[in-house]
Amino acid sequence: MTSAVQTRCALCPVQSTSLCGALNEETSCALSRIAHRIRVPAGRVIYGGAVQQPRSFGIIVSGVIKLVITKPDGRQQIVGLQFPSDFVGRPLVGNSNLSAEAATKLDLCCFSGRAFEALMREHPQLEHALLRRMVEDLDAAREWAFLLGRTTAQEKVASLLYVIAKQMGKTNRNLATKSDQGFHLPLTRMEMAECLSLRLETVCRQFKQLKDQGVIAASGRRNFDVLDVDELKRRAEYPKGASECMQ
Amino acid sequence: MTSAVQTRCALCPVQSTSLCGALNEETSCALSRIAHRIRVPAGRVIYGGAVQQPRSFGIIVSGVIKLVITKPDGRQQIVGLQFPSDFVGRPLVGNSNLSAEAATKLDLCCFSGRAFEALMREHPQLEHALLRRMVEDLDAAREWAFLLGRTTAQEKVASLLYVIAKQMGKTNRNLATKSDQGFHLPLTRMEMAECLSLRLETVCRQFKQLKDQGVIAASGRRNFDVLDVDELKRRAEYPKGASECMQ
DNA sequence: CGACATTTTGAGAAGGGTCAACGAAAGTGG
DNA sequence: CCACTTTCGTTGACCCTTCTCAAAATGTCG
Repeated sequence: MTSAVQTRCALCPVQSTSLCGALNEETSCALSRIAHRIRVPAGRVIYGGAVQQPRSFGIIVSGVIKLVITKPDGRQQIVGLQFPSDFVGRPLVGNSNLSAEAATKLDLCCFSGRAFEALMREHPQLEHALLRRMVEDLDAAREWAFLLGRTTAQEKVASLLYVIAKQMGKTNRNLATKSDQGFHLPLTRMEMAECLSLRLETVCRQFKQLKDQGVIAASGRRNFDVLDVDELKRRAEYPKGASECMQ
Repeated sequence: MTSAVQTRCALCPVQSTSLCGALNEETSCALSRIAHRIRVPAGRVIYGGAVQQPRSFGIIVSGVIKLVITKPDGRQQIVGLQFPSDFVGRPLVGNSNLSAEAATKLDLCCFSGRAFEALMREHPQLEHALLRRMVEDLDAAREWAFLLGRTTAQEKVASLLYVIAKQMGKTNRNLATKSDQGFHLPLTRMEMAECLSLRLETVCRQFKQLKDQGVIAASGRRNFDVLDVDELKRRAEYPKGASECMQ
């Protein structure tokens, strides 16, 4: 009975932290039976956009997805990033102007929409786990709104780098034990700007400032290293020298 | 069997559009048995904040709730509004720095957390309906992020008024058949500013501009009327004269 | 009616946007 | 492997929207 899980999922790096990890043997076994791994090149649209692919769902095994809202007049805003172990897809509801795009090349653990939805009906536990994820995503989306609304450019860039470092650190090695090899930025400057509702020139300037002040180091275009985690976190959370506001 | 629904919920103005409306007789009946109506004065914190009340859930029957994120340094951002028929509460997950406050006095249809969660386990359909709501809320939260990130002050104020007019129109009369009595603003200028990530002076100026240009009319501090729905909608969606950007 | 919070209006400052030019990688084809 | 093209990133100068601070006006509620 557990053979499917053992053979196909035992090696999966995100098994324990993803949706599957919250399921009992039987349900996760059933899920593993309808799962198949796919690789997706960077830039590919996963869902949304013009094309109405047949609905399907997935879990990120490796790579980063950006969630972007596009309006008819062309304005875009990235309203979230998804990292390994995150659930991908919008179950139960129709299309919106949200789309998901591969920011990097991806490994996805995929489920056909039909099979997955059938499985949800059979296994309320799956739906339960999904509900929990969606509520967590909801919190994350609102934090993102806060970031867009109430922070300075400096804080925005610091926050984004902090989030990325934390997430990439999770999959590579522990951020606390300062990785000395640095992180690969999954986003271009332009994409960072679209995340933070800034212009890419502004992202550049803030990035440079963090570099000049010794908080981060950068090598090449898309690599950075966190020299002072605490300082980065501080800048992510409190604009300027607002330390006196704390109690 | 249906008596509980008939006696207690038949008169409920939001029955059909709320969570209950998505349930079958049996489940909605069971839900109605654990429901109780409460009135909440404006300003009351529904959940979150310092106090850790026992968890409970609810459905808004009348009134408006604001969802606000508060950071340790005192910065606040309203990240969503909830209107009649919306589900209130964060099932399954622990506390975050999100809190819900009554923007106006409320009528809530309340469920104790324990009873509601027990009911969810017994009736997967309830969990299913809730999942759908949460995914919709997730979309709404991301649209809110877009609003904060990619719009001008003018567009922000217009969007907020448009949303409010649509929602209040729903409960009063149809917005399409221009209400001539106007809408009651559930928010102060300050709260509008907190919604839109603007200063209240900026909200004022944009409000005045919409008034001067004949899009809306205002009488008293907290009443407004939509004179030109289409123009308001246009301003909510496209900043300045960006009409040529459309195709 | 009067005290008070809320709203409105004004003038000046500033953070980030805009435009433009330059530099540095990364891909491409010979 | 090198010249070429193209994309991406960096830097500078200037400008505009929105913020900030201040004061006056208007509703609102006891």
